[in-house]
Amino acid sequence: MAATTGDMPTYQIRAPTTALPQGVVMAAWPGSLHSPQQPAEEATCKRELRLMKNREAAKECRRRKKEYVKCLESRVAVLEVQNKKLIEELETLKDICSPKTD
DNA sequence: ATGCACCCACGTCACAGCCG
DNA sequence: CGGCTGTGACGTGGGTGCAT
Repeated sequence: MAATTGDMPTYQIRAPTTALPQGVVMAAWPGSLHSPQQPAEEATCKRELRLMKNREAAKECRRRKKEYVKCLESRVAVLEVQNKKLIEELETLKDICSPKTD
């Protein structure tokens, strides 16, 4: 289904583990202070934290992917110019080397 | 003005792979 | 092995251009 292995795009560059994005505040809540009461609340809190981190991860992932695609597009442009030049050069050489039929 | 098709950015879920 | 992270897939909402 999703995420076929062995075909990881090159834009996937492991960044050094950064802290939470700006404006994101880690919720310090009583349940996390080694008192296992309110397990449901802890689960909710964990889930929200996970969603928040995943939201940011998805944004960053898309940003990197866009950058990667841009990079590929500009590379295509460069190669197209290069290819055109080589074709022109080849035509010129053909003209020079081919015997005149007249 | 409105309905429609298309695009884009987003949030979420599911999964793969990595790391302690 | 369990938790964490990155990413593909999917659904959704807002913006835009176009035909009617």
